[in-house]
Amino acid sequence: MNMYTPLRQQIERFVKLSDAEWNMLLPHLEIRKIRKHDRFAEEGEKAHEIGFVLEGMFRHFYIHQGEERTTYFYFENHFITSYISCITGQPSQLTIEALSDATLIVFPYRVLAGFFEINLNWQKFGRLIAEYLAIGLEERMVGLLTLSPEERYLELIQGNKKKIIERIPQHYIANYLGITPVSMSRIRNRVLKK
Amino acid sequence: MNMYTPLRQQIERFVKLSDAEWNMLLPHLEIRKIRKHDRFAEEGEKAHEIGFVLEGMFRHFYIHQGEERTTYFYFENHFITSYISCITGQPSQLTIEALSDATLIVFPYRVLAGFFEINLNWQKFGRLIAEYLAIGLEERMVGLLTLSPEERYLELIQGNKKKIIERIPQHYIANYLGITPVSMSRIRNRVLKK
DNA sequence: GCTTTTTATTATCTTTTGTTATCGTTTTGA
DNA sequence: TCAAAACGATAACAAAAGATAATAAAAAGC
Repeated sequence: MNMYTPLRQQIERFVKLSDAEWNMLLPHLEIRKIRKHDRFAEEGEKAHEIGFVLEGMFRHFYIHQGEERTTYFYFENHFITSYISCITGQPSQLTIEALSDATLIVFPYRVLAGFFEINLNWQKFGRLIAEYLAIGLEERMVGLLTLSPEERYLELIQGNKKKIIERIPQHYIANYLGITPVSMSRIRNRVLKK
Repeated sequence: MNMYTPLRQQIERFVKLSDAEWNMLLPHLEIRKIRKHDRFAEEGEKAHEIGFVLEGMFRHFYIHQGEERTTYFYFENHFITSYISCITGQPSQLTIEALSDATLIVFPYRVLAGFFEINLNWQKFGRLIAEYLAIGLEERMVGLLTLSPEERYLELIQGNKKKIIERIPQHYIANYLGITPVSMSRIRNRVLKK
């Protein structure tokens, strides 16, 4: 049991790794401390690193007409990266910012990409991660298309996303639900009275 | 050049296949004709097939409070399947319906899944397909979260999704944009006057 | 500990959207 | 070919959301 154990455990929720396979990655890992408000990825810059959150939390946001629109949150034991920038090589559209002081395990995407090409098991990990992402995005999209803002709020407070409600400032959550902070406050008020 | 060539070409936009690799798949392919309004996948049933559209078009929809909500369209040279049902093994949440008479190449998902486990190149194909999906879903989600319905409509008619506007009934497009058909009609009217 | 900044609520006003219904037009299928 | 169904535009009204501003409470930073 060391600093890196949570990362291995998380990877092994997707594929079992032999010690040899794990040792391929180990030398490339780095522990990085990040202060609140610091950024892990920046809009306009190519992302080339993957982070794994040991402590702390993050949000990611897009900039639309000069305004930040927060669309996702990350907590302990999750990966953070501008995934699309990594896989396409294009500049990132999104910025990832620490919402608290945080500790990450960091490694370069190109190391992982290298493993993909030579090892079936790592390639499979790449597939399963992408599938995991796609499933999450699909669910999210369907919610946005088929539920009203109030229904989305109710789903959030009743569902398995408790961490978000408990730990994230409300105006960011409003963004996440696709509404304004004022509107969210009204919805809370409405829901309370029922 | 035969019936199956478009499928091979499409796969090879993701990974180059040796003839040997292509021949792994070939014996499992089937040509299937589908009539307008027929279904390729059905809500509540486990999906186990992947289709590739040779001719025709499809929509997929979810059922929310008894109403169909169309969220995506498929045209020639695209894959259709309840992807999430295939990879999770859970019953499909969505239904795929032909919007015109159509011709498909069909093969079982389990065949592909078998290839994943024994061939690095096919495994890579699986990863790249999932990544492709994730990128599309992410773009879509960001549009829903950051653009107004009118902006989404403008993006649709100006962007590279011309096929949708040209070939799909308007009330389905309204669903796709996350608004009601009536609201979409108003937006069209507003946009026209500018 | 105290000031500044951030955050959430509330009120007002305007705009947009949803709902329902009506009415031509087009498409479909028997 | 002809009746039925599907489709799109529009109107009227209600409900909800956006924009803005004022205020209060909480958190952050020095």
